[in-house]
Amino acid sequence: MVRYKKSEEKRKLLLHASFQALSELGYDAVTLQTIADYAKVSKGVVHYYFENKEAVLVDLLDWLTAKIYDKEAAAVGLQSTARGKMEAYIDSVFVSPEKNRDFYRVYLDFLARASRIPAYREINSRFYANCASISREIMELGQREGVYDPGLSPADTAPVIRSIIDGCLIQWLMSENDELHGVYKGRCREAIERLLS
Amino acid sequence: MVRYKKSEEKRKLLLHASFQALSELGYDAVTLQTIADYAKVSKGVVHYYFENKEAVLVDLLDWLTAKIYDKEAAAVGLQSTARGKMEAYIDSVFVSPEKNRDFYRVYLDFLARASRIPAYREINSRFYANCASISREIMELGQREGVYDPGLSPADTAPVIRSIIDGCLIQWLMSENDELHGVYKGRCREAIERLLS
Amino acid sequence: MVRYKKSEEKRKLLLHASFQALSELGYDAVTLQTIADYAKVSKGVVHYYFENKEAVLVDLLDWLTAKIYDKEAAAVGLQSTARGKMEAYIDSVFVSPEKNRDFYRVYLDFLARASRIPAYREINSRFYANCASISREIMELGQREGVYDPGLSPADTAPVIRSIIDGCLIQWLMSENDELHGVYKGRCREAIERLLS
Amino acid sequence: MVRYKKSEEKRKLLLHASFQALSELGYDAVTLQTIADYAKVSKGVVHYYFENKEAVLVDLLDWLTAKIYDKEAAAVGLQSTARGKMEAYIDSVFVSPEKNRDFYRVYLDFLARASRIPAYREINSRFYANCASISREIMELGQREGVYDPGLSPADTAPVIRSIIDGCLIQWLMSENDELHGVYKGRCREAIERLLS
DNA sequence: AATGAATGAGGATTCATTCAT
DNA sequence: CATGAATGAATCCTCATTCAT
Repeated sequence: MVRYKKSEEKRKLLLHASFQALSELGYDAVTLQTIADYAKVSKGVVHYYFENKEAVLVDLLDWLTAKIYDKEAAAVGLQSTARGKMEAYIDSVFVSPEKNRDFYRVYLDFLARASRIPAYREINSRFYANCASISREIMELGQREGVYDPGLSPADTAPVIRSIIDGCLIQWLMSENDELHGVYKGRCREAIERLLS
Repeated sequence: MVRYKKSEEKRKLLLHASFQALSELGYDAVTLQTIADYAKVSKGVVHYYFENKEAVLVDLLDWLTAKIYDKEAAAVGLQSTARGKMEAYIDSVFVSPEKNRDFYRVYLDFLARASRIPAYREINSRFYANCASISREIMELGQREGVYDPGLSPADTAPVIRSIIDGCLIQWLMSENDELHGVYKGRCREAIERLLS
Repeated sequence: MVRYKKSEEKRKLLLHASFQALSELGYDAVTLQTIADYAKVSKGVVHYYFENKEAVLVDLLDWLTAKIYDKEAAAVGLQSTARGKMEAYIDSVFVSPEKNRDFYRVYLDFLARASRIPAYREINSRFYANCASISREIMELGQREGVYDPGLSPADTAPVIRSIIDGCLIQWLMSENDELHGVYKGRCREAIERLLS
Repeated sequence: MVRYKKSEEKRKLLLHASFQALSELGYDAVTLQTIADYAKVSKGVVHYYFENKEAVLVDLLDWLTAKIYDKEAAAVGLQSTARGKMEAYIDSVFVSPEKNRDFYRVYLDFLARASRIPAYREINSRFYANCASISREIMELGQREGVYDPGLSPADTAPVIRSIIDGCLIQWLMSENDELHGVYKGRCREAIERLLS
């Protein structure tokens, strides 16, 4: 039991180090040595905990998207109205320039490979589905509340909400301008609001 | 050292081969040998026409985004009403599953690296600016025509339109489902229509 | 990135292999593969112990000139009179046709590049300074003993002694004639003797 | 006839360009393209006038050493006394920091390879023999004049004179200090004078 | 458990040489 | 005569992976 826990802890440590390495150096530049360095362990350890490099990355993407989803779901859960939930959702997505940059840099790296690496694609599909379920529930609530257009199909509209979010954050990321973070957040919120009303 | 005015034709040929290679195999898997193979020339030729691998890729992104923008601008130019132009814009973006897959796979590969490779970022910024100018002009026309909400700021809204397009097409690409192409196109058009009206 | 304290022994082994390879094949023909082959290790090992090819060569020159100087200094130290020391110095320089050929072939290769590669030049300067200090001390002793011309400036004359040695050994090397080794040694000794007396 | 002359002229042009390229960039860095660039001709031309790269370099060494020898012999020929001739010889060797640097850089590059490339070695042997004949004749004259030690064997001593010259100039070259040029010249002259007297 | 030494496949790049025009 | 496009061998270097300790 203790051993398993210790193991799990170290895996988390390695995943965290991988995330840091990836966000700082980029997917292409990260080697197993880099990850070992960031984790302050020897190169052998990485292979001890993971089958190979791809396994590290697959686990990282899994862990990362799950963490993001959990945060979003938790934030939304704290609110009771549709608009409050949507506000909380967007707030939890647009956390801060630093965190968004770190995550989206890494996420884009995975996304770019997802069309060729099934494992990535599958994890991302789960992430998309999770994100869509958040939006869908908010929409359904909003329709019951009468604040959102009842003619919209939640199942069809929910994915678009994530598209807008991702599209805006990618565009912001490319701007390399922290001050535009708030601007893009506002544009995103506005667009979603107009879409749903 | 580019010493002579190398045949533009051959450069185009090599860029086209690079595009094919990238869209089929992905950025990571493409070597100069691959590109040479796709172009049916020897490895040395690529180095004869381009300083190095990065130069090939930079030129490819440049060529690619310029081509896409030109097509979009041309399509929009054929219409006279705002709604007609927007329709044409979206039609020219959502051309076909095959072409969108080819382009977005490659484009995502560049986008993922753009936050670390200034040359990519710069080219993409130009592309974003060009796309935004298309949307902005359509919006301004639509506002004059009275079909779009006059309270919207074209400068602020135009980038969001591209965000929605990119967000939707990335999401569609991840679905690996050609039949959803039309669905995403419809969702995208709808979202943009609701945003502007 | 030298990451760990790599075994000094293995480094020495690789340097020795490099020296053998260089003296047999010449600077131009030596590749990292060659060095690995001579050391009977895989190609990667060389890169594991040295940053890059230049680092191997720089270290080799350093190691080589230091070794030569140590031998010369040790030989001179065993004698007590100026003439005895000078004799020992020349003997330790003109060891044998084989060893002189091996060393001077390699040394000339470095010398030829030293005017363009600062690292080589610096190491050679140190070597020159060390050699000059040997001659200078012998001269000063000889002047005190009254066997060398007291009117000569040791600081000015010491470098010339090494010039004569190097000049003679290079000329001998070009003769490709082992039997002339003794002849050149005699000429060199004679010239130095006449210079100092 | 005219064609031959034109041919010879172009060869000289190419050799001169090669010398410039070698002295500026070093043997290792000079490619046929470099030579073509320095000669302001196309790469193909070099192959038109020379069998291959080595042929260019062999011819260059030949041309270069012959030119140097001719200059030295001519300078010596203008003087009538042994000491005057020796002075003229040394003056013509130690021309100027710039010219000595240019020549010795290139010459050392060839010397370093001469122990492995027979063609270079052979040319250098001829050069050595020529230089030795100059010294020998001066010595013989000096012995007849009674200014040089009659006990010395000109055949044995002449090579040492070149050794001292080369040794001093190589050492000076390594110093990278133009102001030491005169110092080394003085040391060299002094050493030769003491050797012969 | 952990280390880090060793391997070797793979890729970017350089350049002498060939050859069609 | 001259050009420069094309070739492909050769080399340095990186890095995932293996394995003895």
